[in-house]
Amino acid sequence: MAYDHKEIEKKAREKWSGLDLYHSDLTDDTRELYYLLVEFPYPSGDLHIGHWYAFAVTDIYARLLRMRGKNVLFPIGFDAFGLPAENAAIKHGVNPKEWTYENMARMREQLATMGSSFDWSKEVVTCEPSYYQWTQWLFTKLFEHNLAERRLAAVKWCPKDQTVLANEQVVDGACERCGTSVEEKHLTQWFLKITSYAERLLTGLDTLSWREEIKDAQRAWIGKSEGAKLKFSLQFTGGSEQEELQTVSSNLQAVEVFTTRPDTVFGATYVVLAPEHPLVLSLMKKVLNKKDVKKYVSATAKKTERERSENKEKTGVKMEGVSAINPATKEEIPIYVADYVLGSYGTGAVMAVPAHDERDFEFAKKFNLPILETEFADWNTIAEIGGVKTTQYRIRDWLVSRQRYWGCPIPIVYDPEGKPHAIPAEHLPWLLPTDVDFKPTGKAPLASSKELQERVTKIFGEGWTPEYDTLDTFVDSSWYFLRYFDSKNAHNFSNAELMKKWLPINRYSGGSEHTTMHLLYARFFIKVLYDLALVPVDEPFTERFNRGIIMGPDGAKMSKSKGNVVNPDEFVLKYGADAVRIYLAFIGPYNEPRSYPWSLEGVASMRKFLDRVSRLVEKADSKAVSDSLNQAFARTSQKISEDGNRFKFNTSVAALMILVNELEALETVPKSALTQLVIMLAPFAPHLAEHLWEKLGEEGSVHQQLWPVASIITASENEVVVQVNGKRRGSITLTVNGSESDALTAAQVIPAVVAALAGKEPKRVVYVPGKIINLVV
RNA sequence: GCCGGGGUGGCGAAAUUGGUUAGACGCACAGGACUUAAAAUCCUGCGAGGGCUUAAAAACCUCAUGUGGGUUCGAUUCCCACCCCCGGCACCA
Repeated sequence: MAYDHKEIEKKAREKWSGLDLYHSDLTDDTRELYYLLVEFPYPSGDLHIGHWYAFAVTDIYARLLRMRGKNVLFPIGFDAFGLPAENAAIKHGVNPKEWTYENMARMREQLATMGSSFDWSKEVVTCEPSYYQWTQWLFTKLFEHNLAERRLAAVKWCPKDQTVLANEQVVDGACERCGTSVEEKHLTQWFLKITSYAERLLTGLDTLSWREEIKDAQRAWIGKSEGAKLKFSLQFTGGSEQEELQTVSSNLQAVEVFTTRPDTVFGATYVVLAPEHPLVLSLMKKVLNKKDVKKYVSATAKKTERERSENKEKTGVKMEGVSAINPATKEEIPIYVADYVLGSYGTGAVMAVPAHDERDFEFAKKFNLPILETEFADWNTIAEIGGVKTTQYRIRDWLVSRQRYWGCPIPIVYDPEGKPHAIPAEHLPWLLPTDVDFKPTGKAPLASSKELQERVTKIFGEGWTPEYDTLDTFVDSSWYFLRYFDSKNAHNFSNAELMKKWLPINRYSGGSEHTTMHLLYARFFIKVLYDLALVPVDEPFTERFNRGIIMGPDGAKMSKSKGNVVNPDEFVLKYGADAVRIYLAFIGPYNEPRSYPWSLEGVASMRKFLDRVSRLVEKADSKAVSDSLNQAFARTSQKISEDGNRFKFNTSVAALMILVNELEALETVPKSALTQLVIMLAPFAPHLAEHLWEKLGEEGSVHQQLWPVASIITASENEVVVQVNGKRRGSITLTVNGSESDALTAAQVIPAVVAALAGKEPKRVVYVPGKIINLVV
């Protein structure tokens, strides 16, 4: 008979909360400590199948670890600030806070129904003042140490979300959230100086046992190139004003370029400036074809990033009346403005070497510029002509200002001169005002708050003004895993003693979309806090696993428009949470970011398996467990332990199935064997295991039991396969240290071997003890 | 284009310090038992081809881990070349 999942699941959960089973005492270091972290969810409303995959499968590992006697920290919280709440607020006329808190309440319940073993006593919620007080405090630390800076810069702007974005949030020239093509704007914004940590973010990767593809993606994002900066002096060949102007502007003497190939400087036959290079503007008064240059520059400015990179056909315009001197050849060479050079990388100017660079070659062909095969310069020569070794990084500083409402207020005020000051700790949390109109207009919603201005005036005086922008939510999530140690602490962001005991985090499980966002930001944050002696480690995550994605039953990515969205609740209702959990574990390896189609029959079959286990328990007898059965259990328990360490739960489930198949073949099963089986089932199907535990008359909770570690008896004899010319012809049983001649003697009497040898003597014998003997004729 | 990871039955996948018969475990499918019937459950089969015929079965044989080569007594595993898929980066000088 099938078990009643609704009833037993409810009952099991009540039992667990009664026993307070999943509360971990962080001060208890008599057991080995293990910090298992999974990315906390955004409170979007309903738990979708992706959440199940993220939390239910990681939960299996948390349970395995506890059963192995470890003190496991497995916490959860909500990444609760962010745009969707605000958009929902605008759409439905509700308050973003209400929307968020309602969703969190629902999600807490749903997370419980999955049988998860999170320690809720340590929950963090990033939109609560008791949390964001410390986000703000950390921001002021960065500000004090000159790692948070307000400056004018070319920034990415999402016209739909009406806010600026960090580079990491622009994917293929479009807003990562809404897919709208981003525009470039020049705005004064807050940046965190992640570029100062570029080298350490890079070298730190070498110390981590992460999968190569995750590290490589970060390396590519950081994008280190080594080369040199070189100065090309400017020369003016234009009109009569030349002399006068040259004396006036001393900054117009040279243009600096960055190149990874300074050795090719002899072949530099022209110089290219990016259209946004500041020199373009300052040279304008000397350029003879001002109109053409201006036209080109403004045409480029109108293009979105995507449009600019889509058109690979080289364009540009020569600056007439100005030229540069190649420092190596002393030749006078032309200067072009062309959009194939980017203002945001290097010095925004390049020396063009058409003989060595494909892009320069194309441009030179189009504009009939000389292509010079050259001699190469050595470093002495490069140094003589003023070359300076330089390392460039592709990564940009992290833009954290957002012109939106539902975020952590930036803890800054401006004095009457407009100079920014950190808000002193005693005024934190710097509360998010509520008297605002949060419709996005491109202006920060906080600017509409009377209360905020009054607060500033009251505390700081007349003429002082608040910062109106809020922080990127990725700032909130860059340190949340530190707060779990002491989430209620009103005096400190975390607990120094516990951080020392528990950091770094043993394993962090999450989605691959965060490889070059959250994962990079969090590493940066921890390095900064380490330098400020606020945390004891400078890498937060020892191991990282990116999980895969669950696709629709048709194998395509789930989407409402395709109508292939799977709702986990349906399946939980029909088959129970345990069946859904075990199905997600079985679907494929969890240690690689592959994608797996959801199979309706697959979930049903897992329920059948669980029913079989539950029927098996009816067959209990009081006999002793046979040696061979003991061995089967030992193999299974060892296999599951090993697979768990690698996050390969698919083969763990298979091992359980094999064991169950074996037990089913018996008339009756020793009760103690069933007890062991139920213990091993517990991490995968926690509710059913609890139910069967009681049914077997056992005391306490199955989740308080230790993982069975029977040792596998090494056999004294093993089977050795006999091959003739690499083909299996039979097998022999030999003692473990049987010699080659023993093996050969035994092999040569097997009829099939005799037949295959056909009277010939083996030319060669390959003997691998315990495995194989191959006779080659 | 560059970097990384992959390509195994109808499907999800097992097995790689080279070693037994590739495809564990499960899904789907087919046949059977039980049942008045169905559901549920249980049993059997299930890479391809040959053997093979009127039909069925077995022994046995050949081929088969993207394609083509190579190394080796032995290759899904190692090497070379190519094709395809996924992810990252990309006019980054």
